[in-house]
Amino acid sequence: MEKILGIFDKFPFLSDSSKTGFLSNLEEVKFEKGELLEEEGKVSQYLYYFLEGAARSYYRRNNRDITVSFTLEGEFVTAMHSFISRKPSYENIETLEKSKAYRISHDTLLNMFENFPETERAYRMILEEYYIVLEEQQIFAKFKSARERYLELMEYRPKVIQKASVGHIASYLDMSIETLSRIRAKI
Amino acid sequence: MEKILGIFDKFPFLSDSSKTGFLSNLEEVKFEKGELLEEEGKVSQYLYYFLEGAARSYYRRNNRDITVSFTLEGEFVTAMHSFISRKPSYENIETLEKSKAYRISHDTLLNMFENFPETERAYRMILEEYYIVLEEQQIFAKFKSARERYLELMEYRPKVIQKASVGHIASYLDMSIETLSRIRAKI
DNA sequence: CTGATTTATTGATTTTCGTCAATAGTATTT
DNA sequence: AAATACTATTGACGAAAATCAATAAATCAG
Repeated sequence: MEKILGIFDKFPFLSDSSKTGFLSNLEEVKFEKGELLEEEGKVSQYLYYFLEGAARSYYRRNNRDITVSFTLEGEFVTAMHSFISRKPSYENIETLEKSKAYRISHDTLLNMFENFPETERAYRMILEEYYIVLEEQQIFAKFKSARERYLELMEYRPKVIQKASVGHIASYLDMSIETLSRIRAKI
Repeated sequence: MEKILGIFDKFPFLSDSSKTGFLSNLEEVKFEKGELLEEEGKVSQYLYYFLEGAARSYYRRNNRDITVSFTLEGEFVTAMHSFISRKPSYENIETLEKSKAYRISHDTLLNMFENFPETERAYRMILEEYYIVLEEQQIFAKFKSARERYLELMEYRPKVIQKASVGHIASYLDMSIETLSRIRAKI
């Protein structure tokens, strides 16, 4: 069974037939820097698995971009809210650099659930992880000062700091660009 | 099939045998006001469905209680982070009043998934709803002033305001008790 | 019912961080 | 390489809400 990609690492219970079935339904896609994978107003069609590159998810409010997450290699991403609810997304997902990913459409995923019930479990686990990340983020943000939030990001996801702009990081950490700039000045 | 309880309302795809199997694995439990259903430091064992009463989920930080959610009749609740990860919970769940609930243990739930694969889908949907609520909460919190957050709670979940104390509501809305008190003074 | 303890209100002060504004630095285009 | 347009830094100021502190009201225990 495929080894090159870590995509099944977290789903050891999947049978070979499920894996094969799953892989045959994946589509490999490449993106240049700044391309939109998912767009607000449209129902999110795909679940992505990043092989190379990076992306950010963001939405717009008061003419401003609010970054809600960054996706790096080896991670799944979609506009989960829309992907789940089948309602129009308020999120955009754009690549921060040239990227390569696998993707599977929502329809295909539902078919997979019918043909290979184990895959529903794998999806459930992706959802669980998504949930946990969101919950940790929420708690993490609640008690930390702007400075502490930045230091934690540096500690746990330094690659994000390398790949994203000050503006993206600031909105992700829920502070103004100026505040972030001042924090960086006196690390 | 049972009609009294709305527990299956959102899962119309469940077969009668799944429903019967599920119901036979539910345990009915009653609580007085202030009882702990789940406790920090312990792995969350149960998923609850509230028939009557209300509860709040909270964790402790800096000697303070931070309320993360309220559960009313007809809603599911657990310390989801722990229930998912099987790691010790940092959340507590306590009843706000005399309550009645169904509950199912994590082990039983996993067995159900084996015997009635459809139930895994129902669980997935509970998880999805949990996720969506959390995400909406996060965005909701980000752009609203203290006053607006309170007004929205009044609009969408007025029962919470009736049943919870000012302290609980304030921490849930991420503001000080004093601020909430002042907001209430001049509605 | 009464005293004690917890919960809520109101006022004064402080702090953190956002906004506005000017400047500097980096990229991108021609 | 010069011109233009983003992106980042730094300073001055102000606003929202936190903290500290003192009462007041409500709840609970005996």
